[in-house]
Amino acid sequence: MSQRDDAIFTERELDIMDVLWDRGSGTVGEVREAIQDELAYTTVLTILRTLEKKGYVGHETEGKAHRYHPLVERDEARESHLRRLLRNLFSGSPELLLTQLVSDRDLSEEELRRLRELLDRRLG
Amino acid sequence: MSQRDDAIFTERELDIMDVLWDRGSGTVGEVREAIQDELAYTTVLTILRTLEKKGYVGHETEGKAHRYHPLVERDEARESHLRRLLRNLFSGSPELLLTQLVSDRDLSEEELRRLRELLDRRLG
DNA sequence: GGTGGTGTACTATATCTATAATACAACCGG
DNA sequence: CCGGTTGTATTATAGATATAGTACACCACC
Repeated sequence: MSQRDDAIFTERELDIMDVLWDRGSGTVGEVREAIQDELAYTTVLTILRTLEKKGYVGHETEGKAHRYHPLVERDEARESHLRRLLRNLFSGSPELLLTQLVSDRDLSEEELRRLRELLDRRLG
Repeated sequence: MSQRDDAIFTERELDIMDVLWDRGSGTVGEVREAIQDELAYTTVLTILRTLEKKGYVGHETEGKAHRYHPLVERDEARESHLRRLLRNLFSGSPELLLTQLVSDRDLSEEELRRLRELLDRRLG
């Protein structure tokens, strides 16, 4: 029941994973306090437990509480989500995606320059 | 019931929108034939109807059939999904996203060059 | 030694997604 | 004129998602 091949999350799950990634770990109470929206304690617990069932987080007992920690890296999630977007909407073409990323949008020339520099560095 | 503010689709919905975007419009039967997976006629119909309820497609009667057509552009969907990804996983930072896009991935130097050129053109 | 706080486990509900069976209308070809 | 084809409408089911109530355990403190 702990099999996982691709780190894809729902928005709510991401809210919670973000907390764990930022802090390294967290109890239900800690996570609950850290996220923006006001959720019931049991709601956060439930989501953490489904995340655990899916193999994305683990926990160890700490006193009477459970301390949850991520089992996947944030980068792994970024990669999974990006790959899925690429495949689903951009025919797998990074160019199409980059085009969309810089199209009209409120990217300053400054920002565009930084993006180009990033590629320059990548190209050595 | 036809209000829509953001063009976000599920994977199945995207399969169908892709057909409509590619061909301009389609009847249930046409869409069904065009998509990869074998789905029951009624399955395609149901999805088209929920897409219509959400305001993403419209239809007019053609003979006894309904001809569906997109009410949102493919670019609009790309933009919505990309924006959501950016916000949800990349702290809204295009640089982080570009970094992930070119990181390790099997991008050839050729591809990287094309990406840089794209930015060059964008920068005028 | 009972009460409140903190915690987990279990259970429940509403909604959405994915898929499809069933039922029925209408046209067209022989 | 009748049966197959093509189509829509209606209804159903299973699973996922989002949210939370209820029940119960335990410790700490007055």
